[in-house]
Amino acid sequence: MPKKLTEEQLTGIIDTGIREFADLGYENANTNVIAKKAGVSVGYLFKTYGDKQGFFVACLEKSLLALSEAISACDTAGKTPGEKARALIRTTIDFSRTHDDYIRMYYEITAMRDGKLSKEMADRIEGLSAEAYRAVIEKGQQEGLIRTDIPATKAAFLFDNIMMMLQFAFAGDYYKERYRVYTGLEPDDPAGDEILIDEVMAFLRGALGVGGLH
Amino acid sequence: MPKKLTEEQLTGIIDTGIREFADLGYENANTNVIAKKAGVSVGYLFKTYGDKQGFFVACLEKSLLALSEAISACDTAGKTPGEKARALIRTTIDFSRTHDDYIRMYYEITAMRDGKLSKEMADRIEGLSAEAYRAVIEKGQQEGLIRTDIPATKAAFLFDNIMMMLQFAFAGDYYKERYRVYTGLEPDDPAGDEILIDEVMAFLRGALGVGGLH
Amino acid sequence: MPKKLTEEQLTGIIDTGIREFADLGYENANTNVIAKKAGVSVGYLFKTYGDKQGFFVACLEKSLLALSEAISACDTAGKTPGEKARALIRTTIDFSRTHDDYIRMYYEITAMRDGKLSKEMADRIEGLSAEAYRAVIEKGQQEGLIRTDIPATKAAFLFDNIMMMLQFAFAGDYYKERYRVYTGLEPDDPAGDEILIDEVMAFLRGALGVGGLH
Amino acid sequence: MPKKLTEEQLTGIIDTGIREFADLGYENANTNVIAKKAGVSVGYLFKTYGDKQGFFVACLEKSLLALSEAISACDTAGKTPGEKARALIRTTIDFSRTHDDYIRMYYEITAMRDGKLSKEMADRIEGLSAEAYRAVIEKGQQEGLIRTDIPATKAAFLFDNIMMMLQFAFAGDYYKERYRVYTGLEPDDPAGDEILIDEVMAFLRGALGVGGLH
DNA sequence: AATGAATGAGAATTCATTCAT
DNA sequence: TATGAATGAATTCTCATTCAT
Repeated sequence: MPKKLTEEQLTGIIDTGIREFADLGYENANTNVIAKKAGVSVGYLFKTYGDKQGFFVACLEKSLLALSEAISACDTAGKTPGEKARALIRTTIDFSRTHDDYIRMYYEITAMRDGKLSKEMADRIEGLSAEAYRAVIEKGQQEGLIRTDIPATKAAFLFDNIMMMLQFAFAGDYYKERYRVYTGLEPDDPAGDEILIDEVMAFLRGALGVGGLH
Repeated sequence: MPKKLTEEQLTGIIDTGIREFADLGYENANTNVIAKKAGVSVGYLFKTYGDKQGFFVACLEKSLLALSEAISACDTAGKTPGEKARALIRTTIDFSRTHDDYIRMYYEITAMRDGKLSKEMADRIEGLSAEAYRAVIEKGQQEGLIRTDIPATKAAFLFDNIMMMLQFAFAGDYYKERYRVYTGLEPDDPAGDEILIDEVMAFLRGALGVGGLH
Repeated sequence: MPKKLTEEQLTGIIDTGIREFADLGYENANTNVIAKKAGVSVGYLFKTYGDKQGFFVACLEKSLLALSEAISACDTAGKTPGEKARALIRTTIDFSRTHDDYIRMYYEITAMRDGKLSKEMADRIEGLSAEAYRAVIEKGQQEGLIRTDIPATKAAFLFDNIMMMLQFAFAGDYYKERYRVYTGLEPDDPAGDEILIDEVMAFLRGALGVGGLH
Repeated sequence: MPKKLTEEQLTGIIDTGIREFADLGYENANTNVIAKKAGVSVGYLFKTYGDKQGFFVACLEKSLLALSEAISACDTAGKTPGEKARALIRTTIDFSRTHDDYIRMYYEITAMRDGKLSKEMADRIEGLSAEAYRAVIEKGQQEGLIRTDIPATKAAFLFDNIMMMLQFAFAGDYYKERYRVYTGLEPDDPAGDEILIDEVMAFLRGALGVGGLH
């Protein structure tokens, strides 16, 4: 007996999906369980999203949107590249810690074997930040704040490498332990964040800056 | 009718397992298929390794051994930290390109949800390099070659972040595409390697060095 | 928001149903798809026809009506039994070729497992032709045109056997191929029809006639 | 816990499959139910026959084999065409009555929508009898026993039409009722068989014979 | 020791049917 | 009256694992 789904149920499916996919991985997540947990019928799930992968992609979209919104929200207007980077790093770490589900979803795509989907997602997701980073770096180079012997694209790549690893560091058992092993810090405890950020900034300043990244 | 397994069959199971796990991922790899491809019975596989995960761990061991051997083989004796890093980076990139199976196996562990196993593996795998990197960096710091405002452990962490991402860059559809998007280079083509290595070195020298990492 | 259904929609459901049932078979035909294709809601379909089988029966009715109309339209007034048979055969073959949907619907009933419905439909459908054939044959027998050593009912049965198989011969992959295998003719090509009809008539004349069926 | 299947179980699956497919039709037959009824695991069924259709085809093979064996067993050596036909008809009717499962399986193929499989099966099944009938008829024609104005291939087709319809007449609710409607006889009661056979023979003698088919 | 036939729980997906609007 | 979003039981197929040989 069909009953109009509440707004909460509608968004709930995706949220439940994100949680399940993040917790169990794509293969181990169970569409029947997700539907039940979300208080919705399997039929609805499949009618709406076509198949499991379609539903996964929908969950992904939301995760990525949340991630990009968090990053957009971090105001960088009128800042120096160094200030921008610092803001970005702080936002990234905060977000990774509070929304590790989203990060694990992101991680899930990078592990996918569906070549076509992998490429498509990589283009969409990485395309945005690649361009954003490049633009900032290029401007920094023109202003003489960033070294020019590393092309902006490569510099963006190396910067994003650091960012990705920081994201992963707080999501997933393996990366958390790796963080412990390397830093001796407890990943779930934000106490050391400030120091970490300072160190990352020092690292980046040296890596990319001209006489220190401002 | 039991027949003593040949040496080739014995190692073949693991190699086949690595290939299958790397290609399909843990969940999609099929123990029956692996046994058949390796010319061995499923019964043997399970009797020897207990269960699928036990077999996976065995495959992992070999992958990691190969990885660590490759890194050990890269002679760094008597070199400056900078020369060591360069040698390591070159080895890492070469290895990732030629043995992407092993890298994908490594990636597979980082994605595992079995908290206990994840931790255990992280301790074993990352423990080694964490210590090795730390030692080199500390020595570099004492020799005045490496900046001291970033503690050796954190510096090791940031260095390893770069190394990990370089490994992934050449294994798996998503990371390959990401590499394309960022650098404009074709990941499967080694042509641009030298330049990339130079740029990474420039980056690291600035990031970690004192007046340039030697 | 309910909208009065147009006449076209109303008959369209049945026509669409016939097409789908004929093409896919009862089980594979999908009520949701039929409704959508017919531009009508599933709700309407079920409210009007009760359930899938009820709808199927409605589609059947129309198919059978079309079939019996085609046969009624074939004027046999004042003809000899032989002429009547020839007219009937020609009509049957033509109809089967142009309206294979209807034939396949007919075939669909003969395959049904619902004992009660099967019986009911057999009574209705076969009852009509059984009686018609019997009457013609009996009259022919009285006129000395048809052999009397086969009772009219059995003669009607044997005649209808031929008619049924001719209907099937042009509808459905299996029967089409069987037709090819036996006759070497292409079932979709009407070129050989005249000859076939002559041969069927020769067969029937001998089978039923007295000194040749007139 | 795997247990070697008994010979009985092995053949039982197919027999159970035949019963279920015959009783319920291809779509309504349930692989889980079949396996359970046969005392075998679903896994075995699918491992052995690939998929539901593969299993169905296997059931079909057995049905057809039984059918063709019954026909082969009916000795026609040294008989006139008329005697051969009579023997064939009797065998067909007996078989259809006692093994209606096999006939319904046969019927099931003729209803299939898988064009390729339909063609393939039609070639295999009808090819055999088409050739056998043609040969007998041709020989009869050469001996002056069978009319020559109907080509042997077409005569074979018309003869097989009768045979098919006789098979169906005793299998399936629709055809049984049709038989009742036309003949007034009870299809499940063999009492009227002799008379029916005489009448069919009279029909065929006239249809195909020269001065009566001997 | 080694085999591999056999198992059966589990998972994705479908679709006839309902009923609030 | 007509709608169509929502339902969930049912069905095919997979694959890690077992154990008699």
